Amino acid sequence: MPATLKDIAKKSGFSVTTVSRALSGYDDVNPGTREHIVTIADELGYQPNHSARQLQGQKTHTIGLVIAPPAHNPDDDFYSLLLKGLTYAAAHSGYDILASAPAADATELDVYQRIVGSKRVDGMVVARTNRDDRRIAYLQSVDCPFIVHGRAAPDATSNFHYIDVDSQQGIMAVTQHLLERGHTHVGIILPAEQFAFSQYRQAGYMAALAAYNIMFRPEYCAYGTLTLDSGYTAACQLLSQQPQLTAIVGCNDWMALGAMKAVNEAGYTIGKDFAVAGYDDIPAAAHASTSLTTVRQPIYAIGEMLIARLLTIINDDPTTFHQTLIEPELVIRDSSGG
Amino acid sequence: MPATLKDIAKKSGFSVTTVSRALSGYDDVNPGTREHIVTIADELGYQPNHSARQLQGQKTHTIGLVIAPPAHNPDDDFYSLLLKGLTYAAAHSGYDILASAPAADATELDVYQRIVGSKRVDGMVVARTNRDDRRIAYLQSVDCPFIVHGRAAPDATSNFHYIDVDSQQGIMAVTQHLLERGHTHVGIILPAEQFAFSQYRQAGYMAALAAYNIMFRPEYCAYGTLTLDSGYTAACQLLSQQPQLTAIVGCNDWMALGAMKAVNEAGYTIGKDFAVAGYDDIPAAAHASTSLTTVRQPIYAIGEMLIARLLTIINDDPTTFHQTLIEPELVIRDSSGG
DNA sequence: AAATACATCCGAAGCGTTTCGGAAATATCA
DNA sequence: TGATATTTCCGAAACGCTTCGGATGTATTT
Repeated sequence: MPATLKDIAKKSGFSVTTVSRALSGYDDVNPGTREHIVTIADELGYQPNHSARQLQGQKTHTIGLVIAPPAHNPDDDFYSLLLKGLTYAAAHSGYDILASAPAADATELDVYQRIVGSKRVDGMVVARTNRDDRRIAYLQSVDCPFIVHGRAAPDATSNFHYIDVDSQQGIMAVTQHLLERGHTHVGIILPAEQFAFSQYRQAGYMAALAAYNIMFRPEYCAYGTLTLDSGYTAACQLLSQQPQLTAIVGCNDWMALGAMKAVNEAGYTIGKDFAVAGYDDIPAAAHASTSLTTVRQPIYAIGEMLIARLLTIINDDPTTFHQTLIEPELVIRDSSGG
Repeated sequence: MPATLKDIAKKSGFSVTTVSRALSGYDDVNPGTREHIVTIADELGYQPNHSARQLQGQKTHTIGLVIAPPAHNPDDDFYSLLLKGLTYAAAHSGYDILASAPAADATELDVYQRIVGSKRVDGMVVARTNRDDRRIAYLQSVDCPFIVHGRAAPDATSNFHYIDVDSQQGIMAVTQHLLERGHTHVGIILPAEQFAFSQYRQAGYMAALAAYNIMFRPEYCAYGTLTLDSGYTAACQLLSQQPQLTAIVGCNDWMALGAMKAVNEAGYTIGKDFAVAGYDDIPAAAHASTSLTTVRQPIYAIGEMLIARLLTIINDDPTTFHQTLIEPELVIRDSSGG
C-alpha cells in the first residue's frame, strides 16, 4: 500500500498539515523542514491520492472523450487518431484522457452523464456533432466545460465553443479541382444526414458546381456510412444508374477507397478515364493502389488545438464563444490525374 | 452542482446511510422506501461521486494505458488502434480507460508511477515490451495488476501474465512463403533491438532459412524504427549493398511500405521481379499501390482478450501466470506475387 | 519593557461515500 | 405473557487530503 501524508508525518515528526503544506509549496514552512519532508516523501515514493484530492474540489486534470459505438464503423480511423492525438496533446499540458464508450445497452448520452456526473473530468471534448445534439444540450445544462470538434448544421446556431475544419470549403476545393480537369458529371458520396457536417459537404459540392455553372442533380448524390464497403456499394449504384459520371468524390477517404474499387471493377482506369477523390487524408490514402487525391484534415494539430482551447475554457470561463474554422489543404495525387 | 446522498436524504426524510443502502441494493431496506428513494434519486439525476467511492477503497473500474512518446513514430497506428480497441472492450465490461503519455521531460515510468501511485486505476495494460522492462518491474514491486501485450525477449523469463502474437511463427511463415516462391536472397528489416519482440522476429526469419537449408547472412539484416521512412532508408541500403536480393520482409507494414517505395525506385516491379512482405496488416496494407502480403495481428480481438484477462487477474488474483500465444495469419496479396 | 510583527507550526473540519455495530419497532415463538 | 427473532433504520467512523483559523515562540519595533 502506498505512503500517505500520515506516514510522512509520523516519520518526520511533523503534522499532516505541515507535511501537506511543505509538499505543495506553501511559504509558511521552514526551508529546512521542507527539505526534510521532501526527502522522506521521496524515500517513501509518495504519490498523492487522486481521489482524496478531488474530494476537496480540486481539479481532476483529466478530460473526457466518449467514442461512438464500434458497430458504427469498425475501420474508421477517426476516433483512434483523435484519441491518440488528444492523449499526447493533453499530456503535454499535464492532463490525462478518460476514454469511454457506451456499453451494449447504453447510449452515448448515458456515458456522458456518468462521466461528468461522477465528477471525474474537468471538461469534455465532443466529436462528430449530430443535428440537435443531446450531448451538447446536456453539457450545457450541467455547466460542464466542453469543446466541440465540429459545429452545428448550417441551419442551426452553434452556441458553443468549437473548432472545426471548413469542410464546405474543403469539398468545394476538391470538387473544383475535378471540374478544372474537365469533368462535368461529378458524383458525390455523402455521409448520413444525421451528422451535422453532412450538409456542409453537400453545400461545398453545390458551390463548386455553381461556380462552374453546372446544374446540381440530386441523383448524383449517394449516401454511405463512412466505411469502405458503404462507399463501394454507393459507387456501384451511382455507376450503374448514372453511367455518364466520370468522377466521384467521397466525403471521407474510406468511402473514396471503396468507390475506387467499384470504379476499377466497372472497367475504368482511375486517374485516366475516371477520377476519384476523398476527404481526410488518412495514412492509407497516400499508399492506395492509385494514390488518392484528398483533403487533409490536420487531426493531430486539431487535437492540440482542442486541448489548448478547452483548457482556457476551463480556467478562464469565457463569456464569448471561441469558434475557429480551419482551412483544409487540398492534396492532389494520382487518383484525379496527378 | 450535482446531487449528493445528503440531498436525497433530506428530500426523502431518510438518513444518508439508508439512502446509500437503498441505492446499492442492500436487502435491509423496505421495498417501499427503496422505491421512494430511487424515484427521488432519478428526479435529482443523482450520480455517485467517483472520488468519494474510491476513497472507501472501492474499485475504480478504470484501467490505465500509457502510450509511448509521440516523437517515437508519428504514423504508427499501433497505439491508436490498441487504445480504441481497449476502450470498446473495456466499455463492454463496464470499465473505462485512462490514457496518458509522458510529458516533455518525463519518462514512461514516471507516468506509471503517477497513475498507479495515485490509485486511479484497478490495473494497467502494458504494450511494446522492452528488454529488462522497468515498467513491469515497477508494477510487480507495487503489486498492481497488469497484463502485457508482448512478452520478454527469448533469453529472459516472462514472469508475468501476457498475451502475445507468435511473431516468430508469423515471420517464419511469411519468410517461408517467399522462399517457396523461389526467392533465395531474402533481406529483412528488423525493429530496434531494444524491443523484446525484435529477437523473435529475427528468430522466425532464421528458422525459415534453416528449414530451406539457406545460410543466414547478417548482412541481409537492416534495422528500422518502425516508420515508413526508416523502412525506405533501410531498404535503400540493403538494395545498394546486397544487389543479389530479390525479396525483403519488413517487420511491420509501415517499414514494408517504405521498402516498396525503395524497391520501386530501384527499378523493380513489385510482385514480379521482386517481392516485399510486411507484418501487422494495417488498413493501409490492403490498399497499397501493390497490395501488401503481410501477417495479420487481430488487434481488436487482442484488445478484447487483454481486457478479459486483466479483469480476471484483478478479481481472482491467480497465482499461476496466464500466458497466451496467438497464431497470426498469413495474408497473401500481390506484393509477393499474389 | 511592552507592544507589535513575523515565522513556523498544527488541530479540526470537511469533501461524499461506505460500512460496522447497534437501536427501535414489529412479528413470532414458547 | 415474556423471551426471542426479524425487519427496518441510523449514528459515527473512516478513507486521504486541503485549508481555515488560530497558537506558539522568536524577532523587531517603539
